[in-house]
Amino acid sequence: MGRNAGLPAGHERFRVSAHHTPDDTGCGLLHVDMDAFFAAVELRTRPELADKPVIVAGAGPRSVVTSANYPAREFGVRAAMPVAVARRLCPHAVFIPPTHGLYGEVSRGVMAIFRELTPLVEPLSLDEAFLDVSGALRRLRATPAELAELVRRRVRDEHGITCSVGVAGVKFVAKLASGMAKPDGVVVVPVAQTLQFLHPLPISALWGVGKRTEESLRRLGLGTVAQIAATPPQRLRRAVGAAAAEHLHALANGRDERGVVVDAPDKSIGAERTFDTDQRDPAVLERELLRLSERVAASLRAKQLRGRTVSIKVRFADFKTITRARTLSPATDVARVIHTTAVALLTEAVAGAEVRLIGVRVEGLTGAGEPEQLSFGRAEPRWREAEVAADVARSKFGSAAVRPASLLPGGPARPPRRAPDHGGGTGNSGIG
DNA sequence: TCTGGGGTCCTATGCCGA
DNA sequence: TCTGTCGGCATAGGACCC
Repeated sequence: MGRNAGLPAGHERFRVSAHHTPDDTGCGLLHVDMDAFFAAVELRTRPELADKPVIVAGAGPRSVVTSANYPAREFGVRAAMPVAVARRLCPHAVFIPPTHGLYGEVSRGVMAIFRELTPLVEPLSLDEAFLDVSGALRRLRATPAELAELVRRRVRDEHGITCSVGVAGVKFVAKLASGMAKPDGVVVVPVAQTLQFLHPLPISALWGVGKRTEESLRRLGLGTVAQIAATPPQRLRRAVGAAAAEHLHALANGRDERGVVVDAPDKSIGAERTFDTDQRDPAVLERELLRLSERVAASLRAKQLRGRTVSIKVRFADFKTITRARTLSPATDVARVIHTTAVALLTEAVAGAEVRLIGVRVEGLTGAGEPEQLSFGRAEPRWREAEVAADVARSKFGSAAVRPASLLPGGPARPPRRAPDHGGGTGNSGIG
């Protein structure tokens, strides 16, 4: 059982209805979650499909479901399910390819509504956020439940999509509540009834309990949140490790000290790609690493960040996945440097194996404004200038305007392997 | 069923210097 | 000088989240 399983039996009293609102005194935390977000955004321009099963998913042979509306969910279709399975379950569904830029746009609009109510907004993803409204109640002359309804009304009226809201005294209870409020509802968990709300739930309702952890806990005979709450952390530790034991024991007892974090800094930026068919040709793998390195570097520069550690991820045909990392000095936001490092890691880690997925990630991020050590004789600044120029061209003429020559149709199959520290201009960046 | 892509966090292990 | 230990860092893997 997951965290969005609707309202369990016996929990009806927590739902807000026209006739009944639970006591929301002291419930300063709202968790707002868009209902079937990507599908709902697509349906704004295709309202005639609203009552039909609609599935947003990529078109590739290995794509999975990104979002499914509620009519599709009635057939058992779920996010992250392989498209082939979704088609079998619901052959008459309408499949729509994702329009990624659009979701970000709607998300920014929705988050702006939240920030009009309170500056304490913590987005968790494009489609959900925590709001700490405890300081805003007096100014807005409203109760938390009234603010929840206000948010829902504005999101519906201004963006044409519905959302669900959980209202509680602590974050993770608010999050559970919004899952139970779905679709298109509000659930309020009175502070004094937090434990009555939590304890009947299955352990999978707790944050951090996925399939593996659930199995480990069930082996200890633990199936409900009440049983976790009553188990000494030392005993939990044997099953799930020290940190998770403390965490789960606190949550099960309704304790969640985490506040709303407004500006959490990025820890890593990455990109990855699953091939339609497994690949073993080094030239193909290196070209894909170049494409991914370009994306990661552009993203770093857009956020004014640099990273010290470059890591690659490789998933083989048998789904075994490895990672390899190398720490650089100085930190970089240059695609050429990221790519050279990634290729070196790939060459060491993969010897002619069939590769299903390849990815690049940069970690250990610092602000680009922080002092940078420049080594003698390195040409990174020149590569960087070329890439920044390409950023500018892309922002003017579109993302297809500038690509390395090796990514152009008919370009060299294998990008030059020369290390970046011998200079030599920008001959490989097909600016134009 | 046959498994995407973007992340975060935790744990284990080995190395290195104090 | 040798040895043990401890903390911090780098690395690898895995679980989990949306």
